[in-house]
Amino acid sequence: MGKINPGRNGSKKDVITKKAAFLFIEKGFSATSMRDLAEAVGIEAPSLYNHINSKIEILQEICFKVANLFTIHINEVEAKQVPILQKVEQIIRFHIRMMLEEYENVYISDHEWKHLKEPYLSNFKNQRRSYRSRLAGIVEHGKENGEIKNINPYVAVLTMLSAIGGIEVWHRSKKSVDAHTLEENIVSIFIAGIQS
Amino acid sequence: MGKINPGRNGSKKDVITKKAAFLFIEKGFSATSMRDLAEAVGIEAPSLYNHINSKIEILQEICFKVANLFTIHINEVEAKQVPILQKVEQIIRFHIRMMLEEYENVYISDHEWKHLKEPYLSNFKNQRRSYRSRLAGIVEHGKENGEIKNINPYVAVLTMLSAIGGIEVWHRSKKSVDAHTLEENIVSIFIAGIQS
DNA sequence: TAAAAAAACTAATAATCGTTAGTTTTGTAA
DNA sequence: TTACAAAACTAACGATTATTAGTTTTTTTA
Repeated sequence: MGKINPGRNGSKKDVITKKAAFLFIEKGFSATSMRDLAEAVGIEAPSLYNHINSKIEILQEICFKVANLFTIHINEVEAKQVPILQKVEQIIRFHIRMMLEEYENVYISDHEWKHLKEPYLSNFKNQRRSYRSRLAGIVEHGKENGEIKNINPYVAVLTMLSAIGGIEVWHRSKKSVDAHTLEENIVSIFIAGIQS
Repeated sequence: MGKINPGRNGSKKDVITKKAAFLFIEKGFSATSMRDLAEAVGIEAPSLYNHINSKIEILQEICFKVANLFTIHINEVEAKQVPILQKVEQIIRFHIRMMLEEYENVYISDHEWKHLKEPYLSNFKNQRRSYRSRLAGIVEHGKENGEIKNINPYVAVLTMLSAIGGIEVWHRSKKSVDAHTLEENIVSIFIAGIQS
Protein backbone atom coordinates (compact mmCIF):
# COMPACT_ATOMS: atom_id res chain seq x y z
CA MET A 1 0.00 0.00 0.00
CA GLY A 2 3.03 2.30 0.01
CA LYS A 3 3.81 4.97 2.54
CA ILE A 4 0.74 6.45 4.11
CA ASN A 5 2.25 8.70 6.70
CA PRO A 6 4.27 11.36 4.96
CA GLY A 7 2.67 13.26 2.11
CA ARG A 8 -0.96 12.49 2.77
CA ASN A 9 -1.89 14.70 5.69
CA GLY A 10 1.69 15.52 6.53
CA SER A 11 4.15 13.55 8.60
CA LYS A 12 3.51 12.69 12.23
CA LYS A 13 5.99 15.38 13.14
CA ASP A 14 3.67 17.86 11.45
CA VAL A 15 0.76 16.56 13.48
CA ILE A 16 2.75 16.97 16.68
CA THR A 17 3.86 20.47 15.74
CA LYS A 18 0.32 21.50 14.93
CA LYS A 19 -1.11 20.14 18.17
CA ALA A 20 1.73 21.77 20.05
CA ALA A 21 0.89 25.11 18.47
CA PHE A 22 -2.67 24.92 19.77
CA LEU A 23 -1.48 24.02 23.24
CA PHE A 24 1.18 26.72 23.28
CA ILE A 25 -1.53 29.26 22.52
CA GLU A 26 -3.98 27.84 25.01
CA LYS A 27 -1.63 27.41 27.97
CA GLY A 28 1.61 29.07 26.96
CA PHE A 29 4.87 27.32 26.11
CA SER A 30 6.13 26.82 29.65
CA ALA A 31 2.83 25.60 31.02
CA THR A 32 2.42 23.06 28.23
CA SER A 33 3.93 19.74 29.27
CA MET A 34 5.12 16.99 26.98
CA ARG A 35 2.45 14.83 28.59
CA ASP A 36 -0.20 17.36 27.61
CA LEU A 37 1.12 17.26 24.08
CA ALA A 38 1.33 13.47 24.01
CA GLU A 39 -2.27 13.19 25.17
CA ALA A 40 -3.40 15.59 22.48
CA VAL A 41 -1.59 13.55 19.86
CA GLY A 42 -2.84 10.25 21.26
CA ILE A 43 0.42 8.61 22.30
CA GLU A 44 2.61 8.45 25.40
CA ALA A 45 5.05 11.24 26.14
CA PRO A 46 8.28 9.36 25.44
CA SER A 47 6.96 8.29 22.03
CA LEU A 48 7.06 11.91 20.94
CA TYR A 49 10.82 11.64 20.85
CA ASN A 50 10.64 9.23 17.92
CA HIS A 51 9.60 12.26 15.86
CA ILE A 52 11.02 15.34 17.52
CA ASN A 53 14.26 16.07 19.35
CA SER A 54 12.99 18.31 22.12
CA LYS A 55 10.19 20.56 23.28
CA ILE A 56 12.18 23.69 22.60
CA GLU A 57 12.88 22.56 19.04
CA ILE A 58 9.16 22.77 18.26
CA LEU A 59 9.14 26.39 19.37
CA GLN A 60 12.27 27.14 17.39
CA GLU A 61 10.83 25.75 14.18
CA ILE A 62 7.59 27.67 14.56
CA CYS A 63 9.29 30.97 15.35
CA PHE A 64 11.84 30.85 12.54
CA LYS A 65 9.39 29.54 9.97
CA VAL A 66 7.24 32.62 10.60
CA ALA A 67 10.16 35.01 10.80
CA ASN A 68 11.50 33.75 7.48
CA LEU A 69 8.16 34.22 5.74
CA PHE A 70 8.08 37.86 6.80
CA THR A 71 11.69 38.39 5.78
CA ILE A 72 11.06 36.91 2.34
CA HIS A 73 8.04 39.12 1.88
CA ILE A 74 9.75 42.37 2.80
CA ASN A 75 12.55 41.48 0.40
CA GLU A 76 9.99 41.36 -2.38
CA VAL A 77 8.25 44.57 -1.36
CA GLU A 78 11.46 46.56 -1.04
CA ALA A 79 12.43 45.62 -4.59
CA LYS A 80 9.19 46.90 -6.10
CA GLN A 81 8.88 50.22 -7.88
CA VAL A 82 5.59 51.47 -6.47
CA PRO A 83 4.49 54.38 -4.23
CA ILE A 84 5.48 54.04 -0.59
CA LEU A 85 1.89 53.92 0.62
CA GLN A 86 1.31 50.92 -1.63
CA LYS A 87 4.32 49.19 -0.13
CA VAL A 88 3.06 49.81 3.38
CA GLU A 89 -0.41 48.64 2.41
CA GLN A 90 0.96 45.44 0.92
CA ILE A 91 2.89 44.73 4.10
CA ILE A 92 -0.15 45.41 6.26
CA ARG A 93 -2.23 43.07 4.10
CA PHE A 94 0.43 40.41 4.26
CA HIS A 95 0.46 40.56 8.06
CA ILE A 96 -3.31 40.32 8.17
CA ARG A 97 -3.39 37.37 5.78
CA MET A 98 -0.69 35.62 7.74
CA MET A 99 -2.85 36.01 10.81
CA LEU A 100 -5.82 34.60 8.94
CA GLU A 101 -4.00 31.68 7.35
CA GLU A 102 -1.25 30.88 9.85
CA TYR A 103 -2.80 32.19 13.04
CA GLU A 104 -1.36 29.65 15.45
CA ASN A 105 2.21 29.93 14.22
CA VAL A 106 2.20 33.71 13.99
CA TYR A 107 0.63 34.06 17.41
CA ILE A 108 3.31 31.84 18.94
CA SER A 109 6.09 33.61 17.11
CA ASP A 110 4.75 36.89 18.50
CA HIS A 111 3.99 35.82 22.05
CA GLU A 112 6.22 32.90 23.01
CA TRP A 113 9.57 33.72 21.43
CA LYS A 114 10.89 34.75 24.84
CA HIS A 115 11.24 31.10 25.74
CA LEU A 116 13.75 30.42 22.97
CA LYS A 117 17.23 29.50 24.18
CA GLU A 118 20.50 30.95 23.01
CA PRO A 119 21.74 31.26 20.37
CA TYR A 120 18.30 31.08 18.82
CA LEU A 121 16.96 33.79 21.09
CA SER A 122 19.48 36.38 19.95
CA ASN A 123 19.09 35.22 16.39
CA PHE A 124 15.35 35.72 16.52
CA LYS A 125 15.59 39.11 18.18
CA ASN A 126 18.04 40.27 15.54
CA GLN A 127 15.80 39.12 12.72
CA ARG A 128 12.88 40.87 14.37
CA ARG A 129 14.78 44.08 14.89
CA SER A 130 16.04 44.02 11.32
CA TYR A 131 12.54 43.54 9.94
CA ARG A 132 11.14 46.43 11.93
CA SER A 133 14.05 48.62 11.01
CA ARG A 134 13.57 47.93 7.30
CA LEU A 135 9.87 48.65 7.59
CA ALA A 136 10.60 51.89 9.42
CA GLY A 137 12.95 52.75 6.58
CA ILE A 138 10.11 52.43 4.11
CA VAL A 139 7.95 54.72 6.23
CA GLU A 140 10.84 57.17 6.49
CA HIS A 141 11.02 57.27 2.70
CA GLY A 142 7.31 58.01 2.61
CA LYS A 143 7.86 60.96 4.93
CA GLU A 144 10.63 62.30 2.76
CA ASN A 145 8.62 62.23 -0.46
CA GLY A 146 5.52 63.63 1.21
CA GLU A 147 3.30 60.56 1.04
CA ILE A 148 3.30 60.04 4.79
CA LYS A 149 2.66 62.67 7.41
CA ASN A 150 5.08 63.84 10.06
CA ILE A 151 5.21 60.96 12.52
CA ASN A 152 8.03 58.97 14.00
CA PRO A 153 8.45 56.03 11.59
CA TYR A 154 9.37 53.62 14.34
CA VAL A 155 6.26 54.51 16.33
CA ALA A 156 4.13 54.02 13.22
CA VAL A 157 5.69 50.61 12.57
CA LEU A 158 5.29 49.39 16.13
CA THR A 159 1.72 50.62 16.23
CA MET A 160 0.75 48.78 13.08
CA LEU A 161 2.59 45.57 13.85
CA SER A 162 1.41 45.25 17.41
CA ALA A 163 -2.14 46.07 16.39
CA ILE A 164 -2.27 43.30 13.82
CA GLY A 165 -0.28 40.82 15.87
CA GLY A 166 -2.33 41.32 18.99
CA ILE A 167 -5.84 40.83 17.71
CA GLU A 168 -7.25 37.50 18.82
CA VAL A 169 -10.29 37.47 16.57
CA TRP A 170 -8.56 35.93 13.59
CA HIS A 171 -9.24 32.27 14.05
CA ARG A 172 -12.91 32.83 14.74
CA SER A 173 -13.28 35.68 12.27
CA LYS A 174 -15.68 33.76 10.10
CA LYS A 175 -18.34 34.16 12.75
CA SER A 176 -18.01 37.61 14.28
CA VAL A 177 -16.45 39.56 11.43
CA ASP A 178 -15.79 38.18 7.98
CA ALA A 179 -12.17 38.16 6.92
CA HIS A 180 -12.65 40.65 4.11
CA THR A 181 -14.23 43.31 6.33
CA LEU A 182 -11.54 42.78 8.92
CA GLU A 183 -8.76 43.28 6.41
CA GLU A 184 -10.31 46.31 4.72
CA ASN A 185 -11.12 48.01 8.03
CA ILE A 186 -7.62 47.65 9.38
CA VAL A 187 -6.01 48.78 6.15
CA SER A 188 -8.40 51.73 6.08
CA ILE A 189 -7.53 52.81 9.61
CA PHE A 190 -3.81 52.71 9.13
CA ILE A 191 -3.54 54.13 5.63
CA ALA A 192 -5.83 57.01 6.60
CA GLY A 193 -3.93 57.27 9.86
CA ILE A 194 -0.46 57.76 8.41
CA GLN A 195 -0.92 59.49 5.06
CA SER A 196 -0.37 63.22 4.85
CA MET B 1 11.89 55.03 65.76
CA GLY B 2 8.45 53.76 64.85
CA LYS B 3 7.62 51.31 62.11
CA ILE B 4 9.95 51.58 59.15
CA ASN B 5 8.58 48.90 56.89
CA PRO B 6 5.10 49.91 55.81
CA GLY B 7 4.51 53.41 54.54
CA ARG B 8 8.04 54.46 53.67
CA ASN B 9 8.79 52.72 50.42
CA GLY B 10 5.77 50.45 50.60
CA SER B 11 5.35 47.21 52.48
CA LYS B 12 7.50 44.19 51.79
CA LYS B 13 4.55 42.68 50.01
CA ASP B 14 4.72 45.61 47.60
CA VAL B 15 8.40 44.93 47.03
CA ILE B 16 7.66 41.29 46.29
CA THR B 17 4.83 42.16 43.92
CA LYS B 18 6.99 44.64 42.07
CA LYS B 19 9.89 42.22 41.67
CA ALA B 20 7.44 39.54 40.60
CA ALA B 21 6.06 41.83 37.91
CA PHE B 22 9.52 42.29 36.40
CA LEU B 23 10.14 38.56 36.43
CA PHE B 24 6.72 37.74 34.98
CA ILE B 25 7.52 40.04 32.07
CA GLU B 26 11.03 38.74 31.63
CA LYS B 27 10.32 35.02 31.83
CA GLY B 28 6.56 34.67 31.84
CA PHE B 29 4.41 33.69 34.80
CA SER B 30 4.80 29.93 34.46
CA ALA B 31 8.54 30.03 33.92
CA THR B 32 9.07 32.24 36.96
CA SER B 33 9.70 30.13 40.04
CA MET B 34 9.20 31.16 43.62
CA ARG B 35 12.93 30.59 44.07
CA ASP B 36 13.62 33.05 41.24
CA LEU B 37 11.39 35.57 42.97
CA ALA B 38 12.94 34.94 46.37
CA GLU B 39 16.42 35.50 44.98
CA ALA B 40 15.33 38.77 43.39
CA VAL B 41 13.90 39.92 46.70
CA GLY B 42 16.92 38.73 48.65
CA ILE B 43 15.35 36.09 50.87
CA GLU B 44 14.70 32.34 50.74
CA ALA B 45 11.66 31.04 48.92
CA PRO B 46 9.64 29.91 51.94
CA SER B 47 10.06 33.33 53.55
CA LEU B 48 7.94 34.80 50.78
CA TYR B 49 4.95 33.13 52.37
CA ASN B 50 5.21 35.40 55.40
CA HIS B 51 3.95 38.15 53.08
CA ILE B 52 1.93 36.54 50.33
CA ASN B 53 -0.43 33.59 50.19
CA SER B 54 0.52 32.07 46.86
CA LYS B 55 2.17 32.69 43.53
CA ILE B 56 -1.14 32.86 41.71
CA GLU B 57 -2.40 35.50 44.12
CA ILE B 58 0.29 37.90 42.92
CA LEU B 59 -0.97 37.51 39.37
CA GLN B 60 -4.57 37.95 40.48
CA GLU B 61 -3.85 41.18 42.27
CA ILE B 62 -1.94 42.63 39.32
CA CYS B 63 -4.58 41.68 36.76
CA PHE B 64 -7.57 42.96 38.70
CA LYS B 65 -5.85 46.12 39.84
CA VAL B 66 -5.28 47.03 36.20
CA ALA B 67 -8.71 45.91 35.04
CA ASN B 68 -10.37 48.00 37.71
CA LEU B 69 -8.44 51.12 36.75
CA PHE B 70 -9.68 50.81 33.17
CA THR B 71 -13.23 50.13 34.30
CA ILE B 72 -13.23 53.20 36.52
CA HIS B 73 -11.92 55.33 33.70
CA ILE B 74 -14.48 54.24 31.14
CA ASN B 75 -17.19 54.92 33.69
CA GLU B 76 -16.02 58.51 33.84
CA VAL B 77 -15.71 58.91 30.08
CA GLU B 78 -19.13 57.48 29.36
CA ALA B 79 -20.71 59.99 31.70
CA LYS B 80 -19.17 62.98 29.95
CA GLN B 81 -21.06 65.19 27.52
CA VAL B 82 -18.44 65.66 24.83
CA PRO B 83 -18.10 64.65 21.16
CA ILE B 84 -17.50 60.97 20.56
CA LEU B 85 -14.09 61.53 19.02
CA GLN B 86 -13.02 63.28 22.18
CA LYS B 87 -14.17 60.34 24.26
CA VAL B 88 -12.21 57.94 22.09
CA GLU B 89 -9.17 60.19 22.24
CA GLN B 90 -9.35 60.37 26.01
CA ILE B 91 -9.50 56.61 26.23
CA ILE B 92 -6.57 56.19 23.87
CA ARG B 93 -4.57 58.67 25.92
CA PHE B 94 -5.46 56.91 29.13
CA HIS B 95 -4.23 53.59 27.73
CA ILE B 96 -1.01 55.18 26.60
CA ARG B 97 -0.41 56.85 29.95
CA MET B 98 -1.15 53.62 31.76
CA MET B 99 1.51 51.99 29.64
CA LEU B 100 3.93 54.77 30.49
CA GLU B 101 3.24 54.86 34.22
CA GLU B 102 2.21 51.29 35.02
CA TYR B 103 3.99 49.41 32.28
CA GLU B 104 4.79 46.22 34.17
CA ASN B 105 1.32 45.73 35.58
CA VAL B 106 -0.49 46.54 32.35
CA TYR B 107 1.81 44.30 30.36
CA ILE B 108 1.16 41.40 32.71
CA SER B 109 -2.55 42.01 32.74
CA ASP B 110 -2.48 41.92 28.94
CA HIS B 111 -0.15 38.97 28.42
CA GLU B 112 -0.32 36.67 31.43
CA TRP B 113 -4.00 36.66 32.39
CA LYS B 114 -4.37 33.22 30.81
CA HIS B 115 -2.67 31.71 33.83
CA LEU B 116 -5.37 32.88 36.22
CA LYS B 117 -7.38 30.08 37.83
CA GLU B 118 -11.14 29.86 38.09
CA PRO B 119 -13.22 31.65 39.16
CA TYR B 120 -10.83 34.57 38.63
CA LEU B 121 -10.18 33.59 35.04
CA SER B 122 -13.83 33.86 34.02
CA ASN B 123 -14.21 36.97 36.09
CA PHE B 124 -11.31 38.63 34.32
CA LYS B 125 -12.48 37.60 30.88
CA ASN B 126 -15.94 38.97 31.58
CA GLN B 127 -14.55 42.27 32.75
CA ARG B 128 -12.37 42.42 29.66
CA ARG B 129 -15.23 41.62 27.33
CA SER B 130 -17.47 44.16 29.02
CA TYR B 131 -14.85 46.89 28.68
CA ARG B 132 -14.33 46.24 24.99
CA SER B 133 -18.04 46.05 24.41
CA ARG B 134 -18.62 49.41 26.06
CA LEU B 135 -15.81 50.97 24.07
CA ALA B 136 -17.26 49.51 20.87
CA GLY B 137 -20.57 51.07 21.87
CA ILE B 138 -18.94 54.48 22.00
CA VAL B 139 -17.49 53.96 18.53
CA GLU B 140 -20.88 52.78 17.30
CA HIS B 141 -22.38 56.05 18.54
CA GLY B 142 -19.72 57.92 16.64
CA LYS B 143 -20.70 56.11 13.49
CA GLU B 144 -24.35 56.95 13.99
CA ASN B 145 -23.77 60.67 14.44
CA GLY B 146 -21.31 60.85 11.57
CA GLU B 147 -18.14 61.54 13.55
CA ILE B 148 -16.61 58.18 12.75
CA LYS B 149 -16.38 56.57 9.33
CA ASN B 150 -17.98 53.35 8.26
CA ILE B 151 -15.92 50.69 10.00
CA ASN B 152 -16.80 47.79 12.23
CA PRO B 153 -16.64 49.25 15.76
CA TYR B 154 -15.34 46.05 17.27
CA VAL B 155 -12.51 45.88 14.74
CA ALA B 156 -11.63 49.48 15.47
CA VAL B 157 -11.56 48.83 19.21
CA LEU B 158 -9.44 45.70 18.96
CA THR B 159 -7.04 47.42 16.61
CA MET B 160 -6.51 50.34 18.94
CA LEU B 161 -6.27 48.34 22.13
CA SER B 162 -3.93 45.70 20.82
CA ALA B 163 -1.75 48.35 19.20
CA ILE B 164 -1.27 50.22 22.45
CA GLY B 165 -1.06 47.12 24.61
CA GLY B 166 1.46 45.41 22.39
CA ILE B 167 4.13 48.05 22.06
CA GLU B 168 7.19 47.20 24.10
CA VAL B 169 8.92 50.56 23.84
CA TRP B 170 7.18 52.15 26.78
CA HIS B 171 9.57 51.49 29.60
CA ARG B 172 12.57 52.63 27.58
CA SER B 173 10.71 55.40 25.79
CA LYS B 174 12.83 58.10 27.34
CA LYS B 175 15.74 57.03 25.18
CA SER B 176 14.36 56.09 21.76
CA VAL B 177 11.23 58.21 21.59
CA ASP B 178 10.13 60.74 24.18
CA ALA B 179 6.81 60.00 25.82
CA HIS B 180 5.07 63.05 24.42
CA THR B 181 5.92 62.25 20.79
CA LEU B 182 4.86 58.67 21.33
CA GLU B 183 1.48 59.68 22.70
CA GLU B 184 0.79 62.33 20.07
CA ASN B 185 1.82 60.06 17.20
CA ILE B 186 -0.41 57.22 18.26
CA VAL B 187 -3.36 59.49 18.91
CA SER B 188 -2.78 61.10 15.54
CA ILE B 189 -2.75 57.80 13.70
CA PHE B 190 -5.93 56.49 15.25
CA ILE B 191 -8.03 59.64 15.26
CA ALA B 192 -7.13 60.29 11.62
CA GLY B 193 -7.67 56.62 10.95
CA ILE B 194 -11.23 56.38 12.21
CA GLN B 195 -12.81 59.81 11.67
CA SER B 196 -15.05 60.31 8.67
C1' DT C 1 6.96 -14.91 4.72
C1' DA C 2 11.24 -13.35 6.90
C1' DA C 3 14.12 -9.42 8.00
C1' DA C 4 14.54 -4.68 9.01
C1' DA C 5 13.01 -0.38 10.39
C1' DA C 6 9.84 2.63 12.61
C1' DA C 7 7.18 3.74 16.34
C1' DA C 8 4.87 2.58 20.15
C1' DC C 9 5.28 1.10 25.02
C1' DT C 10 6.84 0.82 30.40
C1' DA C 11 9.94 2.20 33.79
C1' DA C 12 12.76 5.30 35.62
C1' DT C 13 16.03 9.20 35.77
C1' DA C 14 17.56 13.62 38.16
C1' DA C 15 15.82 18.14 38.53
C1' DT C 16 12.60 21.43 39.78
C1' DC C 17 8.03 22.93 41.13
C1' DG C 18 4.88 25.43 44.86
C1' DT C 19 4.21 24.96 49.37
C1' DT C 20 4.18 23.34 54.51
C1' DA C 21 6.20 22.40 59.06
C1' DG C 22 9.04 23.54 62.53
C1' DT C 23 12.78 26.36 64.31
C1' DT C 24 15.66 30.34 64.94
C1' DT C 25 16.66 35.03 64.45
C1' DT C 26 15.27 39.81 64.38
C1' DG C 27 12.76 43.74 65.69
C1' DT C 28 9.17 46.09 68.57
C1' DA C 29 6.55 47.14 72.80
C1' DA C 30 6.00 46.93 77.81
C1' DT D 1 15.47 43.67 80.35
C1' DT D 2 11.58 40.71 79.36
C1' DA D 3 7.85 39.23 76.43
C1' DC D 4 5.78 39.01 72.13
C1' DA D 5 5.31 39.11 67.35
C1' DA D 6 7.13 39.37 62.76
C1' DA D 7 10.03 37.48 59.55
C1' DA D 8 13.77 34.99 58.45
C1' DC D 9 15.80 30.31 58.21
C1' DT D 10 16.48 24.81 57.12
C1' DA D 11 14.49 20.65 55.82
C1' DA D 12 11.40 18.36 53.45
C1' DC D 13 6.88 17.20 51.22
C1' DG D 14 4.54 15.10 47.13
C1' DA D 15 3.77 16.35 42.50
C1' DT D 16 5.40 17.29 38.07
C1' DT D 17 9.04 18.36 34.68
C1' DA D 18 11.68 16.96 30.16
C1' DT D 19 14.04 13.32 28.82
C1' DT D 20 16.63 8.57 28.49
C1' DA D 21 17.01 3.53 28.42
C1' DG D 22 15.42 -0.61 27.18
C1' DT D 23 11.69 -3.47 25.32
C1' DT D 24 7.74 -4.71 22.60
C1' DT D 25 4.61 -3.96 18.99
C1' DT D 26 3.54 -2.42 14.46
C1' DT D 27 4.60 -1.34 9.86
C1' DT D 28 7.39 -1.51 5.78
C1' DT D 29 10.72 -3.70 2.76
C1' DA D 30 12.86 -7.53 0.44
